[in-house]
Amino acid sequence: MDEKAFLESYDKGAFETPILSVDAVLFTYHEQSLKILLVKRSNHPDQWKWGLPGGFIDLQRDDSLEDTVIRKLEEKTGVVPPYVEQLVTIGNNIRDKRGWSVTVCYTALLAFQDCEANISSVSEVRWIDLNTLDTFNLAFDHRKIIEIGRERLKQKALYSIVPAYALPEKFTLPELQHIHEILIGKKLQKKSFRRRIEQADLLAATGEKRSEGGRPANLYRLKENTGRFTFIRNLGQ
Amino acid sequence: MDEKAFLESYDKGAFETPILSVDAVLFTYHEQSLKILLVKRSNHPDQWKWGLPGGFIDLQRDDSLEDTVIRKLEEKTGVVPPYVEQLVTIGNNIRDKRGWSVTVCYTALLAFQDCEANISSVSEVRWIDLNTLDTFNLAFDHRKIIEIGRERLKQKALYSIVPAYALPEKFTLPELQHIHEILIGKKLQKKSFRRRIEQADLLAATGEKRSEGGRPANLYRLKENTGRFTFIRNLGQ
DNA sequence: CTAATAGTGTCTATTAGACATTATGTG
DNA sequence: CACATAATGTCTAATAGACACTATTAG
Repeated sequence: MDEKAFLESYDKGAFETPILSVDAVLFTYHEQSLKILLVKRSNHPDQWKWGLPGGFIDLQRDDSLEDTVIRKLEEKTGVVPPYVEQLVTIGNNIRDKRGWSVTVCYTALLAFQDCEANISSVSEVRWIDLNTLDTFNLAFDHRKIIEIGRERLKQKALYSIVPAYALPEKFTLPELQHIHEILIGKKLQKKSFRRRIEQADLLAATGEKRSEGGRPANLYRLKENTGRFTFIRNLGQ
Repeated sequence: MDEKAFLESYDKGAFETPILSVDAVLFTYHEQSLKILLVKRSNHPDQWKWGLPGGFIDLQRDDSLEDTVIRKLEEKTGVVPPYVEQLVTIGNNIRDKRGWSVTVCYTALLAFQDCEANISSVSEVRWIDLNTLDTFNLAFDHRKIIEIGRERLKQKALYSIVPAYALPEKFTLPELQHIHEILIGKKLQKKSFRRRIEQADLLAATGEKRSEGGRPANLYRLKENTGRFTFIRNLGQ
């Protein structure tokens, strides 16, 4: 049989295959703390529990897994997050009561302000402070996935300024340092933090300032490709 | 409807879902160069092309994705590699002629000697020198996946000694440095390379030596958890 | 002025790079 | 012994840590 005949006779339904979904851990920074987006599940299984935004691939509409995760996040937030990265894929026969199940998980970052209106209008979609996550009943293995996402973002904070994508377009260095400190779990040296960012030329000053009760801080914007830059030495260790 | 009724009536076949497979980029080091394991495909699509070892999840036998990848690698090599790590998941509607397809990819490392007998007895499974990979006609997007795996292993070489898992149980520091040099693509300072390994206490001397025409080199063995250790500063940059 | 926060100067500590030197095996 | 490769000593360079100091706003 040649390939053409093979493809014509191929029946995708003939083999038993796991349930396959795509989920995202969407982080933001607001009021001095890290938050993630959770959705109250309206369907079985784990109905009424909180879970990660995500769902099934739409074979007609999605050309790739990235299309799926972006479509799902846009459905919940109204916008496309500026940073999306694949996190991990978890697949086993115990995570979902329906049977063998695989989830391709992404981390994403978004400024709180960029979707504030959309989120607050819908009761089943909420930003949850990571400090209060213990009190929530989470669906499936989503608590574990959130933990993996947080650990990944912590690593990024050590050798990049990727966490800046959780801030609005214009932000101050004290803000950026603070989100890094939350992720890393310890105070950082202001001088060290700034020195490496300046030397790597990752930010552009907007010329504007913002006042918080003391000397006003300069506002910066990310330069192109900042998300791909990595320092060769970690901070805070 | 309660969850029990939902689960009883749930029909996994009711939704169209992508083809889902698991693949591995298995690296080794032999005769001064990096090699990966490739398998000649005996079935459509891309019949007779070389591809990564892998295949479908067996819902009855495999409890998790890791079970699948280990089962597939053991089928081809006769052994379970000492290092297996998830690499990336690629899913889109163009990579496989059969339609929407997702592959969960792993990198793995194995000593050449640990499966020499098994491999050489089977003509459709071969170690391919990465320098000669250009001359092979590879199935699907496997060339791209190999490139991602190699890039990941290069990064590991910069801040860990994970590449040591591609060497036999007992190995010399010049050997280990050389595999790092191949991965990173440049010569490293012997002193720098050794200093950090010694300070992190990652290796145990066996007390044995191996001669290569000059002063014999000490043989070492990996200590526990060496695969998880990361230096806070990269080498070779 | 004071309080508060932003931002800089500068010294020290750590660790990688460079490269010379010494060590230990073989024939 | 000469040769080859392994292993170490030591100085320099780069960069993070510590922390004091200066700057700029509000009131």
